[in-house]
Amino acid sequence: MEELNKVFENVAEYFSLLSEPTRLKILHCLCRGEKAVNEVVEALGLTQANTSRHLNLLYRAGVVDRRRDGSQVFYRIIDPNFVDLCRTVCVTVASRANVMPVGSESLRRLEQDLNIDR
Amino acid sequence: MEELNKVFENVAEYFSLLSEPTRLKILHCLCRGEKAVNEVVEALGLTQANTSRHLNLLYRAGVVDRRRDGSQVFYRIIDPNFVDLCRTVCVTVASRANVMPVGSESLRRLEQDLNIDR
DNA sequence: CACAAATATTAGAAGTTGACCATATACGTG
DNA sequence: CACGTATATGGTCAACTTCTAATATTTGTG
Repeated sequence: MEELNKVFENVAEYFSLLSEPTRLKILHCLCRGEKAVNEVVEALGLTQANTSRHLNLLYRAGVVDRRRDGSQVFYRIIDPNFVDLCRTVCVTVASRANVMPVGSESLRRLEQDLNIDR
Repeated sequence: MEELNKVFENVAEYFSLLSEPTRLKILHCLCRGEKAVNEVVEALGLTQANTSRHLNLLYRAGVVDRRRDGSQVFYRIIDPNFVDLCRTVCVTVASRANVMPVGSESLRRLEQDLNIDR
């Protein structure tokens, strides 16, 4: 029973990584390939401090990896389950009213980003 | 762009439902079938107020449904994606150190609860 | 209607989190 | 080493979340 509690804590911790719109935007921004921090900042209009914080959080959690090239740091998604998670939740969200309905442009593009076949 | 922002907010909102250990315990408790509030309370050792609040939250989010039978209210999972999400995250968690390693009893039982084949 | 059991709701305290601003660190160039 | 660019971090505040205790609501029974 004690063991299961720890499991739930870890699973909850993982889900909480994906429970922030800003982090989801950042991850979506990284879907097409690795990007430097400043590229993410410019693409999304976030502050540099915020972006760095979120990327660090995702890095420590093992969702993304990073490599330094000169003065820049490039991040990329390495969590093999991230795509599956997003696809599953997108289906859930899509099946509900108004937001990202099935067949909408936003859903289509998101699926494309996530390399969803068909 | 505005549309995508709303999408991320909704997806984040969905993930945040699963980012609480207590809610995960409750959902795990409901995996085997519907249960009344007091049954969940007794099974998990939670307070009645807390359990009711979490169940209401999950109900309003469409993760569980409920039916009244006399003075009791029975809840059951209806979100078809919940199992997939948990399985995916369990794989993620399982692939990391120490907690719920592949082949462990806790993972085995969790998979069984989630009707994972093989 | 009085009362008990089951569930829902409310208000307040404690803890957590994200954004912002300022600053620190790391790297490249001269 | 001085300076500019890129990135990371520390402090603070507001917003949000969870828990608990108390109370309200609903239902069943006499």
